[in-house]
Amino acid sequence: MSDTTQNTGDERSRTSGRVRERTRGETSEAESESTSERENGEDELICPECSGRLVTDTGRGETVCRDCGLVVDEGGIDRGPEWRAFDSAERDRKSRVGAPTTRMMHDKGLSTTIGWQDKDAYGNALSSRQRRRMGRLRTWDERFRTRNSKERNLKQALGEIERMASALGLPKTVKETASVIYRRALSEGLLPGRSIEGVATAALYGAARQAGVPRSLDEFAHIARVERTELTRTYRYVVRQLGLEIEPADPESYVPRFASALSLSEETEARARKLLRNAESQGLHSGKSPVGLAAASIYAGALLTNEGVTQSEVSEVANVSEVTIRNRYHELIEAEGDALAA
DNA sequence: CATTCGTGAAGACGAAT
DNA sequence: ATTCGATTTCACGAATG
Repeated sequence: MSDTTQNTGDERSRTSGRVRERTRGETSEAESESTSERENGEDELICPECSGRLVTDTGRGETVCRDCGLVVDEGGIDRGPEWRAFDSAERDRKSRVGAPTTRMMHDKGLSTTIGWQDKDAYGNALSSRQRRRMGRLRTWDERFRTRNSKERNLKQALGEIERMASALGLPKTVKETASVIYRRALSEGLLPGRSIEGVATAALYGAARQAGVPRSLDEFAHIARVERTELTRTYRYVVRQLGLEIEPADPESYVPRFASALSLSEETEARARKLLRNAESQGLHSGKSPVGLAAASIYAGALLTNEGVTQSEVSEVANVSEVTIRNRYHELIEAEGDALAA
């Protein structure tokens, strides 16, 4: 999959204050458990605190220790557009579709380009037959690129996806998945009767969840140009029609973000994860909001390590009510007690 | 005094009819 | 499209430290 965002030199270097150290000698344990990792092995770093493996989470732009949860480097992402004026930007957007990637071209350089000169790759003039042939190709190329309503539709949607992904700090892979989903929705004729923005938002929301870097509906509702209700309605519809298999969001994937936001210790974070795993093993997760569960685990974890965090603080960063935190938190503690008894 | 806890009414959502 | 069940939220007052 050719990726155009690389064209621009891919932002600027991200190696500000980062600990960069390859671990080549000790492949033994890295190999054994890295099956769950993403495609290529990428750079593996070592945690300065506990010597555990660091995982670079491009979703949140953090480099986090897998074992102790230490956030080594954060904020290394998203030099994307800051112009996310979504209120009155109807007209604006049109002219800035290609935004941060290659704004020179309306299609971000994704399509083929046929040169206007009647020369071949070596600069030699073309024969007349070739010239006529090229002329026909150009005509069709032009038609395909600009006269095709679906293509225009897609252009707008991809611009929208790009914009939101930047605002939410979502990685390229998610953007790509989102555009694949959108294309499928388009080709299956799901668009009529629905707004482009709505479907684009739904596609991105689904892609983020599929990739395991979920953003809550609240976060989407803030930056999206569609109402929350339309987003959920469209999302459900798209998921159903395309038969997408998306698992419920894993509460654990919210934990590092919340812990960082509250500047809690790695230990607290580790405890929170543990509580969640245990609760899950007892089937406590079913039907509950993952965000609420994550928030409660953070609160409970902080309590166990005597770090001062109030329910209202947690509820603030997690956008979950205190009541929900209370309820989940009791359940978590109870589940933990049962686990110890057994 | 701030925080936590428990409660009932009310809204929102998904599933089923 | 409506109804039903479960969950979450809001608002309040009480208890706790």
